[in-house]
Amino acid sequence: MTAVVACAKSGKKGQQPRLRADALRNRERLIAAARETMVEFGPEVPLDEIARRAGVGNATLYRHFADRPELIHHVTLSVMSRTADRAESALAEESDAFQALRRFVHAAVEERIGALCPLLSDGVDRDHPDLIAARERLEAAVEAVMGAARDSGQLRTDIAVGDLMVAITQLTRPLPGNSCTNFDQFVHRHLQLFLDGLQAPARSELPGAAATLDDLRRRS
Amino acid sequence: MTAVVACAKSGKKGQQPRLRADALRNRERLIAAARETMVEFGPEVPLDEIARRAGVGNATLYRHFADRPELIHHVTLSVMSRTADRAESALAEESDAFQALRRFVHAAVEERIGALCPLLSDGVDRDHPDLIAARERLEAAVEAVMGAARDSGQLRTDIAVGDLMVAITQLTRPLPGNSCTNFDQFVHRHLQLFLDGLQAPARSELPGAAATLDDLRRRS
Amino acid sequence: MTAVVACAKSGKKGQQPRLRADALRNRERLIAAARETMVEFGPEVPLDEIARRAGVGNATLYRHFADRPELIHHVTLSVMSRTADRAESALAEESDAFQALRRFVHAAVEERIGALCPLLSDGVDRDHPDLIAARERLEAAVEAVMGAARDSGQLRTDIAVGDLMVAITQLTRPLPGNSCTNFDQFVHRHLQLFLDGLQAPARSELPGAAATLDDLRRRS
Amino acid sequence: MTAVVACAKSGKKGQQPRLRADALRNRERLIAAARETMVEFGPEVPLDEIARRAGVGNATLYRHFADRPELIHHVTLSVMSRTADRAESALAEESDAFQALRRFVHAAVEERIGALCPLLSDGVDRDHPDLIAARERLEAAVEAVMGAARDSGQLRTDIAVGDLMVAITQLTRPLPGNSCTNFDQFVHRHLQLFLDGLQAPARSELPGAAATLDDLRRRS
DNA sequence: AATGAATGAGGGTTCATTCAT
DNA sequence: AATGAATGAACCCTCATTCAT
Repeated sequence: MTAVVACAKSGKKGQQPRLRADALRNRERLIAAARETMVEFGPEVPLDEIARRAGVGNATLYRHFADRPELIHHVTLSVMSRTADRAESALAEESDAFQALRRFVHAAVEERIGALCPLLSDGVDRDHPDLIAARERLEAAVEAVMGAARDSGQLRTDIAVGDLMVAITQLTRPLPGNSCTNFDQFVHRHLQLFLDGLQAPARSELPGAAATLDDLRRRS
Repeated sequence: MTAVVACAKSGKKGQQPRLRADALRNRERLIAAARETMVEFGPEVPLDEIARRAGVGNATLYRHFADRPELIHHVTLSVMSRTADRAESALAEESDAFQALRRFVHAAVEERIGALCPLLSDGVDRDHPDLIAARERLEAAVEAVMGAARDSGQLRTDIAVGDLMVAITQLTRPLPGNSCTNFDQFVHRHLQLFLDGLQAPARSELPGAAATLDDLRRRS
Repeated sequence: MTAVVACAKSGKKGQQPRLRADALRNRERLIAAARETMVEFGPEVPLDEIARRAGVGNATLYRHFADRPELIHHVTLSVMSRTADRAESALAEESDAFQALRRFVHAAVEERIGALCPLLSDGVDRDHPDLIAARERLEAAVEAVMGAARDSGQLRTDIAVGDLMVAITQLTRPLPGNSCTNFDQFVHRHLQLFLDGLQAPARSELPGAAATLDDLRRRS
Repeated sequence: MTAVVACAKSGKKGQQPRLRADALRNRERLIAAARETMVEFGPEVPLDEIARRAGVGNATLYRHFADRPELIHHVTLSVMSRTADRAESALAEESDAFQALRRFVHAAVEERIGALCPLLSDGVDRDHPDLIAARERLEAAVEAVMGAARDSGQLRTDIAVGDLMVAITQLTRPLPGNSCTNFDQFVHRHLQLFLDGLQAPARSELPGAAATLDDLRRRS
């Protein structure tokens, strides 16, 4: 009763060392499971638990990602990409420029961008080409949102993308442990307060200098 | 036989088991080392490393604190107490009420209040009498600062102590790993932006409800 | 160690998680090594030593048995099962009923039934279904031997299975430490003396009440 | 190095350092506490617990006994001495010789002679002069009881003191763990059965050879 | 390619023993 | 002499990673 299933894929031409369909599915499941479990249990969650959530054996995880940093690398790419999507759609779909910024900031919570912070700071290779590309795309998307708000005169002019991203990353970071049931309620309050601080006119003079995402790579 | 039991010391209030001088010194070294290493490496830092930093053997740590939660408990008390000190001196020494608030918020960074966040959420006993007392003292001190600013018409009226404390805790949380050399530079920018958002008049309506520190115990 | 999928295997009764051949071999080696080392060094023998004896890494032991109680549980099952075997073959192969009892008692030494005593009394779950089943099988097998001897008029009538099992367990318990080279020589003498005390007619009146194995679970 | 038994009476002249009265009291408290806690929790009980029970600091224990084996040595002497007392009074106070043996055997339970077994087998120096003396006294006392029973024709002739002592030691050994609430009830049943096996005429031929206490030292 | 199993290194904790008061 | 405190070694157990099926 062992019907031949996947082998019948003749006709597929792979100009690259293409992943088999099931392997690709596993890979994406693993990244999704890693994002969720790291948000839920912290970045130190056992890799076996991630594999279990993804419904694959632990060795399969290692076939796809050599070690934890590499897995984190790909989770980071995933989160950055989805966050850039949010920025783009916020800009496209909101008529008011500052309202687009508000929408983006609150939407970033759902993408668990707060999980990025633990992820970025470990032993990750911050100069990896894919990461640079993802960072540039994210920066461009967020800069577009901020630029529109700035151009409309509603956003103070002494801040840059890095300032915004670090702040919302910090404000949305999950608490260690897992007890944060109603925590999101606070998060949105704090984001709102922070957004109020971003509005023009500036109510105080900021210390330090405006930061881009690229600055974060080197500085923090 | 000159056996005079130590607790029979007269005059002094001896409700404590009377630590020997060197033991007390070790105890305080351990708490300080724990605060610093947890800020630097996260709350999962090996206890052996904390003991090493404190310059004592690992078992000495266990003599003073039965396990990690108990150590965290005492670090939390220490941070809360020192932070309350900061609030009190800010209020006492600044003539302008909102300026006192600004000073307190920026000073809290030095007390590593960001370390409180990981500490509060773990398996700590949030109802411990000492913790309740520390919380009440901290809340009173911060409320005094905020109340003065509110009374002077400079602080928006829709926020409470819990909102402030959680936000600055999150904004000042250290990055995992240890690479955060220039990170403080950003922290003070973000706190400044957040403070600008706190100023009256309120620029937007906040979601959720104002929170006290006691709410945090139950909610988050 | 609960496989979810493997049960779908057809034909064979697959209530077990389907261990791989080498894993099953390791598991049995571990139980054997545990029985021997616990007999030799007592029930507190380091688990690392057991793993070493079994020729596997320490973590392999933990893969199979979550902790010491679980390992002890399985050692107990093993000893009980093998002891029941002894009772059954003694009854089947000896023509004289009391001689069957003698043979069983002396044979139990070789099965290290003395190891059962330390094992039964610790933090083991005495109500585990497997243990109940093993206890019932052992009780039935020993009761068959005793019943035959009783029916033949050679065994005193005021004792039950629990009395016999506890006594031989105690008499055959290994000495702590490891010096018991010639100890078995004494053991067989004492068992013989005890068996003489079991013969009918009873030479004295016994205190207390006859005990089944189930009584031991609750009483001792 | 050891102070001889505490009964350093006047005849012995002070070749020993002459313990102060309170030190002597501590020493005896420690031995008593050790006997009790080892019976209750097994011979591996933490020395700190013994010191706590004795109401002294842990270092005081070490002042009196260099290490665990030395403490065990003295506990053993104590138990042997008290057991010899029991043999002597049984012989003196019972008119029937075999009844004196029964009384001694059941009385030995109260002296926790079963705790001797773990104690004897560890790293104890079995050739220590004090231990030899205690052994000889115990052997003489028990041999007197057995001899009387033998002479009266009620005790089988193929057993010696070692056989009896080992058997009752084993039969009365406490179970590891501490759950043995009603265990004594069984102990007396088994001792009674064993005593029945000791009665003349012998009902079977014993394997091995009769053992003295001195044999145990070398053989087991 | 996928997986269950194996493993060594490392952290948490206890405890026998030594040290300083 | 007595004691509270300190300590390192050893044990239990987990987990990232590798191996064999």
